[in-house]
Amino acid sequence: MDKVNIKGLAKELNLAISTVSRALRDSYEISPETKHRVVTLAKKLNYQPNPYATSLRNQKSRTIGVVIPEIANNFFSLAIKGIQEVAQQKGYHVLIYLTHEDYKKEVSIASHLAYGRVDGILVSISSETNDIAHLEELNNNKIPIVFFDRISEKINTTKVTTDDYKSGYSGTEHLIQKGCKKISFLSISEHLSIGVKRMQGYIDALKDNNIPVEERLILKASNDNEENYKNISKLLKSPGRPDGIFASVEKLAISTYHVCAALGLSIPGDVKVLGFSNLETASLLNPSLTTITQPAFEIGKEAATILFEGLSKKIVHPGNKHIIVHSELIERASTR
Amino acid sequence: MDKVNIKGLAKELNLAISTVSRALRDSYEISPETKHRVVTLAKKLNYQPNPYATSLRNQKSRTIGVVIPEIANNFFSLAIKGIQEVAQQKGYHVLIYLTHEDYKKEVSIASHLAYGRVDGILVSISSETNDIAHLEELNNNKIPIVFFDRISEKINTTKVTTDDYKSGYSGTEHLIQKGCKKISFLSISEHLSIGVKRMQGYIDALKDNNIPVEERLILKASNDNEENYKNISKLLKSPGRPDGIFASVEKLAISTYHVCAALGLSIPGDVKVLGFSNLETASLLNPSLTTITQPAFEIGKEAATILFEGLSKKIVHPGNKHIIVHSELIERASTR
DNA sequence: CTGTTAGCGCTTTCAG
DNA sequence: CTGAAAGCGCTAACAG
Repeated sequence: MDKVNIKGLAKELNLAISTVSRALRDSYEISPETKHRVVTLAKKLNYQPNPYATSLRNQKSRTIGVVIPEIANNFFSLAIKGIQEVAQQKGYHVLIYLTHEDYKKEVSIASHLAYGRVDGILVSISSETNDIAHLEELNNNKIPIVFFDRISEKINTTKVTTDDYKSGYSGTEHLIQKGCKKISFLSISEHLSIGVKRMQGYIDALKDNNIPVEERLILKASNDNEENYKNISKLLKSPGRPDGIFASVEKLAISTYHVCAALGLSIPGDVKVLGFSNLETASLLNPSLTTITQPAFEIGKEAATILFEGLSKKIVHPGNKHIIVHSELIERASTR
Repeated sequence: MDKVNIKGLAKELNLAISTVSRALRDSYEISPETKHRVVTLAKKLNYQPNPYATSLRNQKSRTIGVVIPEIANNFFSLAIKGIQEVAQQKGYHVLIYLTHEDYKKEVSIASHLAYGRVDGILVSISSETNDIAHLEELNNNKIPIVFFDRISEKINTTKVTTDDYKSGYSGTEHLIQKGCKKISFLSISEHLSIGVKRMQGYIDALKDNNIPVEERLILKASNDNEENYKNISKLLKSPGRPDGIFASVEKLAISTYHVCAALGLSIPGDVKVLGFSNLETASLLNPSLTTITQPAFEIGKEAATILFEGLSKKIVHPGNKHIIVHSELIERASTR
């Protein structure tokens, strides 16, 4: 079966190419009968317009790019699921790019994307990323960006995140209410607003409850899981061992869980642990682990929706609103 | 900053468009100096060829499509990571499509993909899929397909899977060696060779060890998680309760884990559980759960590599080899 | 209502 | 070594 194009249809029907084209896009200037003839044959021959010819001609590709640090991760795979759902519904295609938390890779991907391959971009920046010139270039090249989760404060576009500050605050308060006196905070990159805000919530909650903020209880996590494991381990073996741990990110909650198991510390008996996490993952962990679940799927959907709205209105810059999708603190009491 | 195209470069340099084009592709018929002039300016102006013009002209898009049932799943997200890695290295772009295990969606996606949007496809079929005419159509349209993990036996292309039969066999033997007398098998769709083969391994292992195969111990899982949970629960509450469970898929291993917890059954004390699973997930589960870890990342890489090899050799049908990436049985003895 | 034509940006004959 | 011109498949302005 050879690929059929608009020219083939035209010849078969003894019509001009343009007539066929118009009939297919249901133009008002084509007679009903011609339309019908065209559509019928098109269907019969299973005609599909060549996507690249269309993209070239229209200067738009009905394709978006999604740039994320990693994918083997519940948060991002759920977010993609959300994005994909909206995209499919709107007839858009989704290109995936992974930065592996590598700033250089992020720059290279961004620059490839800057020249017409995609109509818009959804990005969650890498933890290494500080300078965001490469993303600003996209903005200048008039390709709309929406940030989600891992946002940068420095750029003027729409952002979709969870209520990071608030959940940092309420998570800490939760631990305080449970009787914790020495609460440790496992933080991530200070470039990431997600990290900064959650930590600010933690600090403010401590202050508001007249608990001193101790430097030694704030652990800066690295990209290296092994190292994190060691540091958490050291912390939990130290004399003034914390009685509560707030993991600002799922990966760190999991490490904490493993360290506790290895050290024979019971959760929540010896240490209360609270972590940002995904519900599915959390259900696999020690059920006594309280989690702040991030609505990854909703964040993905929301970000995609905003991007598509902008695209359909041909608005170049989707604006600089900051949409907040609420997370939920879930305490699983049962020890089943 | 306006987008610069080849025409702009040509004008700026007082050269013909074709000369610039050739210089950029490093053609032997262009003088070194001209080449240098062109390349320098191109770099300076950050010139990138329009991807759609190139695709249209060359009738290839340097893009592949990945069609999978779901993404919020360790196996598939790891596979994508592998695919993405190879693609990035070969300069290919990756479009993602999710079928949500829905046959109709799979058909619709396949037919969209049949007309030049992608140079090749990697697919893991949905559990509903039985008739594969839609995939054969792709094959007829000369777009190469490589199946991975969820393959169909009916179609004549390259397939990449784990050693399903062997691991079904050795997993069952493992349970037998641990002293299990009544081993239950939690199966999935019989359309999926992954399900059929694993089960065949289970059956043969029982037979070879003179253990009768009991119908009631073979549970056919559905797409509905709740239902699976209930059925596993019923099985474990039944009089002739199995002393070993072999979950043919991660999802079912997780459900089993939860059911055991709910019923107060200890693993591996009361029931020995063995499941196909991903290492990361397994490490979150009860550490006494023995797993057969599927090399998702490697499968993704392997499948992509084969596809790209075919593409670079302009071979339409990548062949019909069946590549097997070996899984590993991992028993975590420690109860840390 | 339908046809002719130009052109999206690029590659590639074919001619010098 | 370089240039002119055709054409990938499609849309849209312009003409009838």
